[in-house]
Amino acid sequence: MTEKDDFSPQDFLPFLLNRAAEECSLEFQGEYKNRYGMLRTEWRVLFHLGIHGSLTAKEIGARAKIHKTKISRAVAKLAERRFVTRDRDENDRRTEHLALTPAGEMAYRDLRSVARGYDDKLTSQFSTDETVLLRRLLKKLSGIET
Amino acid sequence: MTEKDDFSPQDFLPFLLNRAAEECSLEFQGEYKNRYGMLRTEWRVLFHLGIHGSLTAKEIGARAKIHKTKISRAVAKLAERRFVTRDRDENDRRTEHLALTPAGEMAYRDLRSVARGYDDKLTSQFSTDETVLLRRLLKKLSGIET
DNA sequence: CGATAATAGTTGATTTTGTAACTAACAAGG
DNA sequence: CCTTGTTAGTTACAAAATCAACTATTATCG
Repeated sequence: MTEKDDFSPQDFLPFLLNRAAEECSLEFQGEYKNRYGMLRTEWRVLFHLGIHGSLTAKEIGARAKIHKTKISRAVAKLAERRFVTRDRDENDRRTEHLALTPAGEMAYRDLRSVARGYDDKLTSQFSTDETVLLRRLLKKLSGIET
Repeated sequence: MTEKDDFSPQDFLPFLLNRAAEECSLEFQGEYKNRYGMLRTEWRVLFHLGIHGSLTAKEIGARAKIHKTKISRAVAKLAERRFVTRDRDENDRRTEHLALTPAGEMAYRDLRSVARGYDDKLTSQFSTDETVLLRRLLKKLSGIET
């Protein structure tokens, strides 16, 4: 039995997170969709490779919390479009090291600058302190210490 | 050419939001899935009806930012399982007033108490001020003024 | 060594979603 | 009333996500 009754689903954190994520992602989705015909997962993979350089599919999945089948299919498409290269590891030939091609790098840089502008637009409605705190709390919620 | 380069892509808000939302939703998803075989949208519809009493499909969509086709299908399933009733409005027979049945009310109460516990667990890693601010910022991002 | 388990990644079948076209009911202007 | 337009909600079909089973490779341990 729960005593207090001041809990509203409007305040339920997973709900608020999903709604905000959906709202913020949908608008930006047009950028990579219209410019490069990419799906969200493909953009996310590109994004992570742009940030970290070479990564394996597993590492991307861990960082971004994306399921491996989604990554597998996204990587297949990105490789087909010559945005990423796949290099088998010589010591463990199950894993592949993914990296951006020059074309992938260009797409990444292009989209990153758009992302920066969009991020600025989103955070402009908050104070600097609020923005810093928001990012910190979101990182904590996703259980990743950057 | 971009001048300043102090934008860390790993701070990109849509990315942080998606990752946190995914992390926080997956664990809770088991509750409504295992207990009631519900999909996420069905659970959200149930919750909004639990809080606000009678609502139309359109109203739920506006509050939760869920597309009308998803709501239509969720309501169909909830009605089939006798969790909600659908009453045609006499003045405008296009719209239906949805409400919980006693069974729906029970499921709602049950899940709400679990949700509250999960929410407590999530927010326990923050101070009260941080939690309040987090919810406020997330609401603002999703474009809904409480 | 050799059997068994574990891991990286892929593929196929099923489920869920998204887009667009649709029905049915109402509204407004002529 | 009667055309045209709008709104609430549904449905058909295509796109994508999910889950489970699969291949290929490496690790473990008797």
